[in-house]
Amino acid sequence: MNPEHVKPTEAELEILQILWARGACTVREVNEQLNLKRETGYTTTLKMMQIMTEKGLLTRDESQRTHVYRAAVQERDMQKRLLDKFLDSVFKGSAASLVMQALGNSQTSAEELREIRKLIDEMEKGGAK
Amino acid sequence: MNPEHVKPTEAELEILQILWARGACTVREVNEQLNLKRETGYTTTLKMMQIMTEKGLLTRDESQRTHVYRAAVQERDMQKRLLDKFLDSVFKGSAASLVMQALGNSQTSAEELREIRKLIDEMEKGGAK
DNA sequence: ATTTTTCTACGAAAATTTTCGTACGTGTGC
DNA sequence: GCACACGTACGAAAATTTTCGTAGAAAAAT
Repeated sequence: MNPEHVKPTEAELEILQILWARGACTVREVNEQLNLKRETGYTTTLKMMQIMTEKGLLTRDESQRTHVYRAAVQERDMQKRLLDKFLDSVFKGSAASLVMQALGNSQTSAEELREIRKLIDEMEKGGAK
Repeated sequence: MNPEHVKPTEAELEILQILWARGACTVREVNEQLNLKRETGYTTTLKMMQIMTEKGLLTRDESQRTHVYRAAVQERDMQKRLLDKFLDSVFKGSAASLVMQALGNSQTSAEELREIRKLIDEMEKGGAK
């Protein structure tokens, strides 16, 4: 299945996060990471990862008895896809409004603020209308 | 039920959006709005709104035969709550990274960019560390 | 070599979310 | 009055997501 338009469920997203952070993993590694947050049976994790592989969200190397899994989608791409959806469904598509709230809520470091400002400078120069 | 920590499902969020945009509504009005996007049976919408009322997401005025519903949570509050969750699960809590992507993807007007810059100015003055 | 552990496969139960059929009461027009 | 449109209530089917038990093969330990 083409993963480009598959929306991961919440449980699937947690697994993707682990794989993005750690690279290739076995089911056992992923399961252990999941268990840091909450109790999850081994076969539950296994089944999830098998389903995700069918959906095209993961790939796996079966050359060894213990299969090794990888995310089949880039973190950035998935973030963009989910952000678009979130923006639509929660902020009616208004990025500015989302950005204002995100900045307002969180304590963002001065360093990060500078970077964001730089991006805005470039966008204004580049020519938003 | 206390609505403060209830996470709406996707279908519930769509209904909240309609009520936030239009204020008090009957089931029929909401159903008509939903049908602009996709076919939805009347009793389906009714049931959803009844469930949401039980959860505390909506309130209703039953003084007339045709009940009138309102959102029981403020749009802002819900946005904040969902944004926090989204930030955590998709951007590992990094607001800056979310903001950069949100700005990068969308075409935001010069007007909006100015507002965001103003907010950043205030935050820097206010003293982010 | 036998037991124990570790792994995958798979079906199905459990939990959650969404949809809808049916019943039944009330108002409206004829 | 009677028929018909329109409303709520409610249970349960359908669809989706998550969890897990069991079986059986392969590796490791004893």
